[in-house]
Amino acid sequence: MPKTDTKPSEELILNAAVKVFTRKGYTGARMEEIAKEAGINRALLHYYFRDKETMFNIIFETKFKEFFTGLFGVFQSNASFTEKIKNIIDHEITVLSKHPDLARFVIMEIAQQPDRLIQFGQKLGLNPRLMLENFQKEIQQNIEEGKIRPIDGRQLLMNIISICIYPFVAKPIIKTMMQMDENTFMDLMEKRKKDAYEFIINAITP
Amino acid sequence: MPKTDTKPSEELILNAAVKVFTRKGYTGARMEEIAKEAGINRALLHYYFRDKETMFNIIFETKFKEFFTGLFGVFQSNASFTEKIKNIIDHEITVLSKHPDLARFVIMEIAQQPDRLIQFGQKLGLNPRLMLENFQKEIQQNIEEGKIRPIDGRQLLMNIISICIYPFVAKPIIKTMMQMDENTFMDLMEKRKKDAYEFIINAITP
DNA sequence: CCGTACTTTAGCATAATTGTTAAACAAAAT
DNA sequence: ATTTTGTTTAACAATTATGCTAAAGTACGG
Repeated sequence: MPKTDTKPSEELILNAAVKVFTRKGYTGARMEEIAKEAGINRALLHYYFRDKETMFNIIFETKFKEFFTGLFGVFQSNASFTEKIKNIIDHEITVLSKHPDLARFVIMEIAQQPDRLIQFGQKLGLNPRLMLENFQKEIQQNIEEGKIRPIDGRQLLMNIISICIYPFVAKPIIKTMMQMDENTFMDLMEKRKKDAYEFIINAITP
Repeated sequence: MPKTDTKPSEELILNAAVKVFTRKGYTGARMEEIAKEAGINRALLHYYFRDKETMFNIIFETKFKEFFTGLFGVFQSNASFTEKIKNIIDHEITVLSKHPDLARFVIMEIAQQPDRLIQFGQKLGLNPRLMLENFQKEIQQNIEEGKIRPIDGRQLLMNIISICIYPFVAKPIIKTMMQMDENTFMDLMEKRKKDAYEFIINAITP
């Protein structure tokens, strides 16, 4: 039977593919499952996208962008140091709340092929290294001015990022161990924007 | 040619399988690659372990144990609250330094089949939920006694765990973005035991 | 009504992967 | 010396996944 939906299938397929790829990773994903998830058949996947790898690359690039691009803006804004921390937290938690499997997906795929980080970074005109270097300089400056406690900039940076991202990466474990349903988890993450900020500020305020 | 090594192959295979499974995950792992990694041939894999799934389960159970068991001891010790935090950090970073891909592996596989958390937990006689509940009560008590700032116990718990585990999960990204080689990274993690502890204590001390 | 774009069905070729076995051989144990 | 155990080689069957295409049907716009 033909689809009665008026939806254009290209996007529909892409959304389905995102779901399956983010759930299962590249090797774990099955074209059949993607088709099923989209409610169409395998042949149509090849009609729109040549093959699995093509599809994956399109999706990975999109996801990579979602994961990094906005963050760059926040890092490189000229907000005050504490404002910047607040913005980083807000931005990360907001994005990851909207795309629950994003972080795990990007991390896992980069872990299996670390070159992709540089490769896709260049493709998007991003320089991850520079971004972090600048932020660390800012940390250093704030320490010297006595505005925050002395701390290794790399550690502070890792702390901020860890606190934002890890809960999403480990969501299935956390939900189970803390007996939370999806809504509770999401509420907790929303509240976390404030809680994490306070936690970090308390940690660095002299 | 027969092996001149005197090593018993069972363990040798298992070690190779651990490497491949933790690098690639279940679906990404190839029996051929495991054999190659072990320096033997595929037939021998089946001589020792019936099939892929059997092998995987043995390994996953081991890794799952490594990831959780020791932590339980630390959580349930009767050290003081701050000592306990220190021990949790030390323990986690020590374990993950020795087994670099452990966290990513366990998280990834549980994400794909969350039931495994309960399933393997029971098999090992662990009750993850209880452990966390008790710790949260301890947090609550310390807040009421004015020993630490008021904070949502779940958030504090997530912060501690995130700070310890995330750097290892995202190691490939972090190494690239911060331009660290393996040794630098490991040194930083060793130093992190102290840095992370101070960070957290500063964050919660009134 | 016609044509074009979309979609399904059905099927096939190819490749990759896994599970399994037979035969031979080496090394070690008895 | 011979049995047992470990190991290799080689080959195969079964399964699964992928890439692809032909044919036909649907639907929509012009």
